[in-house]
Amino acid sequence: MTEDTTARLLAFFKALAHESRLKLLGLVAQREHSVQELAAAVGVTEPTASHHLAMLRDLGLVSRRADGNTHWYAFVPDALSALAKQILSVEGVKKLAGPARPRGSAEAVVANFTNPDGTLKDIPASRKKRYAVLAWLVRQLEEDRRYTEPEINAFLKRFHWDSATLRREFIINRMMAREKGVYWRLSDFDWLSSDGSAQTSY
Amino acid sequence: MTEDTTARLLAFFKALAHESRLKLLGLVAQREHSVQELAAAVGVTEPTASHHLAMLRDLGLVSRRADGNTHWYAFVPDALSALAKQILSVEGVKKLAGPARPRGSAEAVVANFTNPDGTLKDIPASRKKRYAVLAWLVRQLEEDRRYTEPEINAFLKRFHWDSATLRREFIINRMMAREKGVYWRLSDFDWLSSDGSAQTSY
DNA sequence: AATCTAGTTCGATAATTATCTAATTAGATA
DNA sequence: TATCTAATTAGATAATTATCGAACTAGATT
Repeated sequence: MTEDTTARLLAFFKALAHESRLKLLGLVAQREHSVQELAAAVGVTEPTASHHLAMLRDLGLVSRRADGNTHWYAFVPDALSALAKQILSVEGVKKLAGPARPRGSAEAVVANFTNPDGTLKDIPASRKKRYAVLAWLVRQLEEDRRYTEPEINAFLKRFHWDSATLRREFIINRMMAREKGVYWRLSDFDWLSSDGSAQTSY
Repeated sequence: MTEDTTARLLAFFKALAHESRLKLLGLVAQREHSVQELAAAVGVTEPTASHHLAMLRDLGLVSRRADGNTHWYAFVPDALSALAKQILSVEGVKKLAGPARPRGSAEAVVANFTNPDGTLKDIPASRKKRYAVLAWLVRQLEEDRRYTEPEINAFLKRFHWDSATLRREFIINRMMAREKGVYWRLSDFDWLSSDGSAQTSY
């Protein structure tokens, strides 16, 4: 339900983000119209109007009724008003950020150990929590790139003064590899399995 | 104000018709965020996030506050709620069809003489009203195309049984020209001046 | 049955929009 | 002053979306 909300809302906004479709909606809100009428009024060909109307219909914004081989389209207010109600509430808007973080997941741990500006409050003492924070950190490095040790340090200092510890932890946890002073990030597959909660990055 | 409404609404829907921007809005609705945070959270580069944020800011959906050279973005509910209120009312949606018809204009005349299905109730007796209806009709013909007399008749029969009268009126009013049984539409410029109300076609 | 009409679906092209890297600006810090 | 950092702007390319003509479907008309 939570994730579906954003996707559905996005579909609505995409449907409405086009001048022709807004006009079509306005026209059918006044009275029923045939495809020919609508195409002429909006200034597009019939196939194009048909295409837009199909889109609006998929979302339940308009209805269609056939009489002979003329199709009459009409406005259905319900879907739009549901949308209006969601964006009217701040709580509704907050949901747009994405799926709410499941309790106890790696992301919740990271949230607890980071300041609003994205820096680390502490390096977690518990192995599991430290692992989650390290995973979050290492994901901010590029995958197929080689880093010098000063580069890694500079990167880590943006999060915490003790870059040496963090750098060492990366190696211990097989999140990064080192050879002749050059570091690179290892693929998630190499280490994700050892932690319980698989998670997608975004 | 009337025409501006649709354009503004369209701009809002376009702004919201993108997954990254919806997420950005959701994030800033939770608390202030810097561009770096937002870019990381949404999974785009900083310039891209900046670009999206500028778009949202142009529409008054978010605000920006500088602290040092960090920019903090926050959600501004007003614009969204105004939008929600408009699409919540059917009257608000009707306006999307385009500029409201000014009273006494040619379009109001046409509305009075047409049935819901687009056919003509009558051919207006008064010269001015007849003129308005004819103009509406002739605009539904293609501009740079030649029609045979049967084609014109077929077209007119979709609106009224008396195609012969309508066809003759087109010629009288210099809306169409005829030569050797071939008809074609004349440019608006050739005849619009004789009527009072200039109007854009759409 | 053959034809006509309104609408839809398909496939290719055109137009728009998003995205990145590179360059630039402005504030903070050494 | 020189350098660093966060953000923005510019310019080029990639991805998405709109649009049309052509082909097709189904209902109505001859």
